[in-house]
Amino acid sequence: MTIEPELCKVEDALGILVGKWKPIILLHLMKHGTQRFSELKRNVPGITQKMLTKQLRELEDEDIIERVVYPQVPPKVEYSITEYGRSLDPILAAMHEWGTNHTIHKQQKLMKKTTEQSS
Amino acid sequence: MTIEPELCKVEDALGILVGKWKPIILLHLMKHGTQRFSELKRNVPGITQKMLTKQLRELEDEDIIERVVYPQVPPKVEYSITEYGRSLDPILAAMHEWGTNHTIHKQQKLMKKTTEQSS
DNA sequence: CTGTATCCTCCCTGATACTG
DNA sequence: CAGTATCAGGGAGGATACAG
Repeated sequence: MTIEPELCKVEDALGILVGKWKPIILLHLMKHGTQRFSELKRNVPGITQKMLTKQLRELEDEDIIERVVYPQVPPKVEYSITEYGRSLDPILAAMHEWGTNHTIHKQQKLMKKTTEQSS
Repeated sequence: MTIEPELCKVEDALGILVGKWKPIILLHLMKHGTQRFSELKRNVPGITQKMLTKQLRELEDEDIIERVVYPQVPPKVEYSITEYGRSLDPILAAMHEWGTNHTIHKQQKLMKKTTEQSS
């Protein structure tokens, strides 16, 4: 199969996954089904409130995740993957698998280089 | 299937595809098999020499593409996808398909919104 | 608890000129 | 032809404070 470069839609898909925290946020939501804002903040080490909000909004804008607000005090907001968002599953799985293999690939490359130098 | 967020390798794969011109460069090389530097520059509208060089180097560093220099004057350099780089094929194809569908999804969403407003 | 609002820094990208 | 060098702009991301 050949994708016509001029009609390339890869960048569109890429743009939606790109963002420092998006993959890990998606994986958490996929694993737990639903997470509150505070749960995500706790589960994603190092993220700030601002960035968590921003990345969630961007995913919501693309219909990948759903935001449900419970009108109560204190506030409660739950996030979850949408049915549509599930269509990203195979892509994320494929990327995870490729990434895992690539880590091994790089290690082998490094090993080879080190061996050559010490000889 | 559940990817453990803590062991997430999605970002590694993502990092390799990210770069303003990488997807289209890869698609051109996949389509034509081999391309000279000047051919790529001509085929990728808007790219500068500096960026083309940079993106190519990054892909080369990850063993996705191969660079062959012919020692002659004027210089001739050919780029091509490596055997290993071909392993990205299914991912790019999946992303292209998803992206194509997503474009439709967004159009439908926009249509709906417009219809609601005019009522 | 779930966000905004500012301010600030870094680095990706672009424009342009130069080189073997 | 196939690059490298330099300078500059903008936007993503981070720190911190404040708000409903």
